[in-house]
Amino acid sequence: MERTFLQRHTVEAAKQLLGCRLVRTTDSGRIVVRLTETEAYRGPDDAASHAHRGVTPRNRLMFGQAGIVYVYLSYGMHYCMNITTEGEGEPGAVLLRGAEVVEGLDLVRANRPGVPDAQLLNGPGKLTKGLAIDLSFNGYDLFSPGEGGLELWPPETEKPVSIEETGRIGITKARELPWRFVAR
DNA sequence: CTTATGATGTACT
DNA sequence: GTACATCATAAGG
Repeated sequence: MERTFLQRHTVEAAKQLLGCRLVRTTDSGRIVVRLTETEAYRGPDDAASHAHRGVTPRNRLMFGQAGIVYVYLSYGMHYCMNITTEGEGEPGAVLLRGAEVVEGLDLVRANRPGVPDAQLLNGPGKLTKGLAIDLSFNGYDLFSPGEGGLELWPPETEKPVSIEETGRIGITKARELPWRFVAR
Protein backbone atom coordinates (compact mmCIF):
# COMPACT_ATOMS: atom_id res chain seq x y z
CA MET A 1 0.00 0.00 0.00
CA GLU A 2 1.35 3.41 -0.87
CA ARG A 3 0.64 6.89 0.30
CA THR A 4 -0.36 7.97 -3.22
CA PHE A 5 -3.40 5.73 -2.77
CA LEU A 6 -4.79 8.42 -0.45
CA GLN A 7 -3.45 11.50 -2.22
CA ARG A 8 -6.63 12.13 -4.14
CA HIS A 9 -10.14 13.51 -3.79
CA THR A 10 -11.45 12.30 -0.43
CA VAL A 11 -14.60 10.83 -1.95
CA GLU A 12 -12.47 8.66 -4.23
CA ALA A 13 -10.23 7.66 -1.34
CA ALA A 14 -13.24 6.71 0.79
CA LYS A 15 -14.49 4.34 -1.92
CA GLN A 16 -11.11 2.78 -2.51
CA LEU A 17 -10.58 2.10 1.18
CA LEU A 18 -13.54 -0.29 1.14
CA GLY A 19 -12.21 -3.84 1.11
CA CYS A 20 -8.78 -2.80 2.39
CA ARG A 21 -7.36 -4.51 5.45
CA LEU A 22 -6.52 -2.74 8.66
CA VAL A 23 -4.00 -4.66 10.71
CA ARG A 24 -3.59 -4.06 14.42
CA THR A 25 -0.77 -5.75 16.28
CA THR A 26 -0.65 -5.77 20.08
CA ASP A 27 1.14 -7.79 22.72
CA SER A 28 -1.79 -10.22 22.70
CA GLY A 29 -1.64 -10.90 18.97
CA ARG A 30 -2.79 -9.67 15.60
CA ILE A 31 -6.18 -8.43 14.47
CA VAL A 32 -6.97 -8.11 10.77
CA VAL A 33 -10.20 -6.50 9.62
CA ARG A 34 -11.74 -5.71 6.25
CA LEU A 35 -13.15 -2.19 5.93
CA THR A 36 -16.82 -2.23 4.97
CA GLU A 37 -18.09 1.27 5.72
CA THR A 38 -16.43 4.68 5.23
CA GLU A 39 -17.41 8.33 5.05
CA ALA A 40 -15.67 11.24 3.32
CA TYR A 41 -15.11 14.58 5.06
CA ARG A 42 -13.58 17.51 3.22
CA GLY A 43 -13.11 21.22 3.89
CA PRO A 44 -14.79 24.48 2.92
CA ASP A 45 -17.24 22.66 0.63
CA ASP A 46 -18.39 20.37 3.45
CA ALA A 47 -20.43 21.93 6.27
CA ALA A 48 -20.31 18.74 8.34
CA SER A 49 -16.53 18.52 8.40
CA HIS A 50 -14.33 19.49 11.32
CA ALA A 51 -12.22 21.31 8.74
CA HIS A 52 -15.10 23.38 7.40
CA ARG A 53 -14.02 26.58 9.16
CA GLY A 54 -10.27 26.40 8.77
CA VAL A 55 -7.44 25.02 10.84
CA THR A 56 -7.82 24.44 14.58
CA PRO A 57 -5.54 22.52 16.95
CA ARG A 58 -7.77 19.46 16.70
CA ASN A 59 -8.29 19.28 12.95
CA ARG A 60 -4.81 20.32 11.82
CA LEU A 61 -3.95 16.78 10.68
CA MET A 62 -6.70 17.00 8.06
CA PHE A 63 -4.72 19.79 6.41
CA GLY A 64 -1.44 17.89 6.37
CA GLN A 65 -0.21 15.06 4.21
CA ALA A 66 -2.28 11.98 3.40
CA GLY A 67 -1.97 8.69 5.25
CA ILE A 68 -2.00 10.06 8.78
CA VAL A 69 -4.37 8.69 11.40
CA TYR A 70 -6.72 11.32 12.85
CA VAL A 71 -8.45 10.24 16.07
CA TYR A 72 -10.82 12.37 18.12
CA LEU A 73 -13.08 11.87 21.12
CA SER A 74 -16.74 11.83 20.21
CA TYR A 75 -19.53 12.67 22.66
CA GLY A 76 -17.03 12.56 25.50
CA MET A 77 -16.74 8.78 25.39
CA HIS A 78 -16.06 7.20 22.00
CA TYR A 79 -13.03 7.47 19.77
CA CYS A 80 -13.43 7.88 16.04
CA MET A 81 -10.65 7.02 13.62
CA ASN A 82 -9.99 8.71 10.29
CA ILE A 83 -7.28 8.47 7.66
CA THR A 84 -6.20 11.77 6.13
CA THR A 85 -6.39 12.30 2.39
CA GLU A 86 -5.62 14.78 -0.40
CA GLY A 87 -2.45 16.84 -0.59
CA GLU A 88 -0.64 19.06 1.85
CA GLY A 89 -2.83 22.12 2.54
CA GLU A 90 -5.96 20.51 1.11
CA PRO A 91 -8.18 19.28 3.99
CA GLY A 92 -9.70 15.83 3.88
CA ALA A 93 -10.13 12.64 5.88
CA VAL A 94 -12.05 9.38 5.68
CA LEU A 95 -13.96 8.24 8.76
CA LEU A 96 -13.79 4.49 9.32
CA ARG A 97 -17.35 3.53 10.24
CA GLY A 98 -17.40 -0.25 10.03
CA ALA A 99 -15.43 -3.40 9.38
CA GLU A 100 -15.58 -7.18 9.61
CA VAL A 101 -13.08 -9.39 11.40
CA VAL A 102 -10.77 -11.43 9.19
CA GLU A 103 -8.34 -12.62 11.85
CA GLY A 104 -8.08 -12.38 15.64
CA LEU A 105 -11.76 -12.76 16.45
CA ASP A 106 -11.12 -13.65 20.10
CA LEU A 107 -8.99 -10.54 20.57
CA VAL A 108 -11.79 -8.35 19.23
CA ARG A 109 -14.33 -10.14 21.40
CA ALA A 110 -12.13 -9.50 24.42
CA ASN A 111 -12.18 -5.78 23.60
CA ARG A 112 -16.00 -5.79 23.25
CA PRO A 113 -17.27 -7.94 26.12
CA GLY A 114 -20.83 -9.19 25.89
CA VAL A 115 -21.39 -8.00 22.33
CA PRO A 116 -22.74 -10.35 19.62
CA ASP A 117 -20.24 -10.99 16.81
CA ALA A 118 -22.37 -9.24 14.22
CA GLN A 119 -22.12 -5.97 16.16
CA LEU A 120 -18.45 -6.02 17.07
CA LEU A 121 -17.29 -3.39 14.57
CA ASN A 122 -20.43 -1.96 12.93
CA GLY A 123 -19.94 1.66 14.02
CA PRO A 124 -17.08 4.14 14.31
CA GLY A 125 -16.83 4.01 18.10
CA LYS A 126 -17.22 0.23 18.08
CA LEU A 127 -14.45 -0.14 15.52
CA THR A 128 -11.92 1.80 17.60
CA LYS A 129 -12.90 -0.04 20.77
CA GLY A 130 -12.68 -3.42 19.06
CA LEU A 131 -9.22 -2.65 17.70
CA ALA A 132 -8.04 -0.91 20.89
CA ILE A 133 -7.38 2.37 19.10
CA ASP A 134 -7.40 5.53 21.19
CA LEU A 135 -6.06 9.09 21.14
CA SER A 136 -2.47 7.84 21.30
CA PHE A 137 -2.83 6.98 17.59
CA ASN A 138 -3.61 10.59 16.66
CA GLY A 139 -0.89 11.67 14.22
CA TYR A 140 0.27 8.11 13.52
CA ASP A 141 1.76 7.79 10.05
CA LEU A 142 0.50 4.64 8.32
CA PHE A 143 3.36 4.80 5.86
CA SER A 144 6.34 5.52 8.05
CA PRO A 145 8.76 2.65 8.39
CA GLY A 146 8.96 0.86 11.69
CA GLU A 147 6.65 -0.84 14.11
CA GLY A 148 3.73 1.05 15.53
CA GLY A 149 1.07 -1.61 15.74
CA LEU A 150 -1.11 -0.39 12.87
CA GLU A 151 -0.92 -1.05 9.14
CA LEU A 152 -3.08 -0.60 6.04
CA TRP A 153 -3.04 -3.43 3.52
CA PRO A 154 -4.64 -3.61 0.08
CA PRO A 155 -7.72 -5.78 -0.51
CA GLU A 156 -6.99 -9.48 -0.67
CA THR A 157 -8.46 -9.98 -4.12
CA GLU A 158 -8.23 -7.87 -7.25
CA LYS A 159 -11.96 -8.14 -7.52
CA PRO A 160 -13.48 -4.67 -7.04
CA VAL A 161 -16.00 -4.41 -4.24
CA SER A 162 -19.47 -3.32 -5.14
CA ILE A 163 -20.26 -0.07 -3.40
CA GLU A 164 -23.48 1.31 -2.01
CA GLU A 165 -23.54 5.10 -1.81
CA THR A 166 -25.73 6.93 0.74
CA GLY A 167 -26.03 10.11 2.76
CA ARG A 168 -23.85 10.38 5.83
CA ILE A 169 -25.03 9.36 9.29
CA GLY A 170 -25.16 11.01 12.69
CA ILE A 171 -24.59 14.55 11.46
CA THR A 172 -26.88 17.53 11.35
CA LYS A 173 -25.29 19.49 8.52
CA ALA A 174 -24.77 18.59 4.87
CA ARG A 175 -26.69 15.34 5.17
CA GLU A 176 -27.52 15.43 1.49
CA LEU A 177 -23.97 14.79 0.32
CA PRO A 178 -23.84 11.11 -0.69
CA TRP A 179 -20.46 10.59 0.91
CA ARG A 180 -21.05 7.42 2.89
CA PHE A 181 -19.94 4.18 1.29
CA VAL A 182 -20.76 0.61 2.23
CA ALA A 183 -19.18 -2.49 0.72
CA ARG A 184 -21.69 -4.97 -0.58
C1' DC B 1 -13.45 32.07 31.92
C1' DT B 2 -18.03 30.24 30.34
C1' DT B 3 -20.92 27.71 27.53
C1' DA B 4 -23.07 24.92 23.69
C1' DT B 5 -22.29 21.32 21.01
C1' DG B 6 -21.53 16.73 18.90
C1' DA B 7 -18.59 12.43 12.37
C1' DT B 8 -22.03 7.83 19.14
C1' DG B 9 -23.37 3.65 21.73
C1' DT B 10 -26.25 1.53 24.83
C1' DA B 11 -30.19 0.75 27.50
C1' DC B 12 -34.71 1.19 27.96
C1' DT B 13 -40.03 1.88 26.74
C1' DG C 1 -38.97 4.68 18.80
C1' DT C 2 -36.64 7.93 22.90
C1' DA C 3 -33.25 9.13 26.76
C1' DC C 4 -28.92 9.96 28.29
C1' DA C 5 -24.08 9.43 29.61
C1' DT C 6 -19.84 12.58 29.49
C1' DC C 7 -15.98 15.80 28.01
C1' DA C 8 -12.70 17.91 24.55
C1' DT C 9 -13.17 21.42 21.57
C1' DA C 10 -14.27 25.84 19.59
C1' DA C 11 -16.28 30.08 19.87
C1' DG C 12 -17.81 33.93 22.34
C1' DG C 13 -17.53 37.36 26.36
